[in-house]
Amino acid sequence: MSRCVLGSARAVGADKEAAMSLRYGLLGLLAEGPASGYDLARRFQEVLGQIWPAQHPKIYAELRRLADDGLIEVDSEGPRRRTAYRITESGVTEIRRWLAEGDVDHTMRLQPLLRSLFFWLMEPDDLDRHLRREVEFYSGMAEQYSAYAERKDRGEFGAAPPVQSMRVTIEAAVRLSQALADWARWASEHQPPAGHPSTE
Amino acid sequence: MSRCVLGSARAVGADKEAAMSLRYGLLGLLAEGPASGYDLARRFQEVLGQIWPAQHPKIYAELRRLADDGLIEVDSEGPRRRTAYRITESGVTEIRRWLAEGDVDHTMRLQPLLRSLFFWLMEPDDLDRHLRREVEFYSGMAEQYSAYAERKDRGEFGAAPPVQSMRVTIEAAVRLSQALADWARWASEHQPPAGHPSTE
DNA sequence: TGGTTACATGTCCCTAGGTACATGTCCTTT
DNA sequence: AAAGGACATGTACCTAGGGACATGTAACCA
Repeated sequence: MSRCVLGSARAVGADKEAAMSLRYGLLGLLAEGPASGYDLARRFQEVLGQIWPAQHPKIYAELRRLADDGLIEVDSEGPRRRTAYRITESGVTEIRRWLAEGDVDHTMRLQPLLRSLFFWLMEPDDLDRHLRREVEFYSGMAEQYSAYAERKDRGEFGAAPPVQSMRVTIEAAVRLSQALADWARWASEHQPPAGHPSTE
Repeated sequence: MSRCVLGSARAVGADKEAAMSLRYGLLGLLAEGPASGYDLARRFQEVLGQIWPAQHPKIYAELRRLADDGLIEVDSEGPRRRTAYRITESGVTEIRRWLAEGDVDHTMRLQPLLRSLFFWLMEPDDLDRHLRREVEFYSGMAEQYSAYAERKDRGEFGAAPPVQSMRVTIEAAVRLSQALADWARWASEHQPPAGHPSTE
């Protein structure tokens, strides 16, 4: 109770920064310039659709918490209750600290990998169909990101530092979706015979 | 209330199988043969360390729910309250249904990708250090999984269907960590000059 | 002027994931 | 015989994520 005089009430242990990636994601986007929750929600959707989905209710809530903590502040208010925020000095310090000192979380919670552990339970036909769809999905994704990367390389978005960083992020998306498409193709050729589950 | 006469109380919408990957992960592992919560926790840690972390409290809770739903049943009880479960016929049906019909979640919530969006905020030295560490991490990971794959290929674990599927999963892990190591190396060479955040 | 769409923010509630802590047993080693 | 470690299961609580639903405004166009 008494500890909440200033700053948001994120219970005890708020300092451990375990995850809180949405928080830093918003902070990072706001470092590029002022934006409203609505803007940020769209940016998250466009730029980070598959990478870091974020729903608008969470974004608005986190923005309020960031403001409570003084890492961002209201920049302007517009029509339709629009509230744009800008990052503060301590916000910049905080995201720089996170980037430089924060522990990187290397977890890859990829459902397709979990599923692949159980391919042996699938009928060959179902597995085949599944893998074809996966190849299609990841190839399409790789193509989309590649096209985006090309537009960046042609300079369509300028060459400001944030754009250059986004180019790096997109490169990762291209390489990962390519790798997963190749893997699914490889798996089709590596198909094991269907097995029989043990109900003992 | 009245809908909980049989089966676990997973509120309304339990049928929508949104995520619930842990549930199917456990079901899939149990399709290989009976195992206790402790066994499954260790398997999750060994096989799916970076891919699908699962803490034992969640595993035990989910096992009870699976048992309530009749998808698994108690196989044997041993010393120290050890309780091994085995999958039931309807459990097999359910995981096969999920594998064949369930929607695949293609989300890649990779924190390193989110971080890369904000590389432009980092001091060149910090960024360099960060990228070197990432290369090291992912190279090591790729090597570990490669070694594991080789042992599988030499037949050290037999060639039963579940082992063959795990080989496929490991292949994905190798390819992904390789891709991320390459990406981090590429990023070091693609380093943009540090930018100045806009506090307006 | 009426209807639709995009803008804009929010509440509520549930599931999923993660950590801390609690408890007790069996085995091995010293 | 004591002590420590691996085995084994659990409770409690918190954060993070996601969907459903609610509300209202401004712009556009037919």
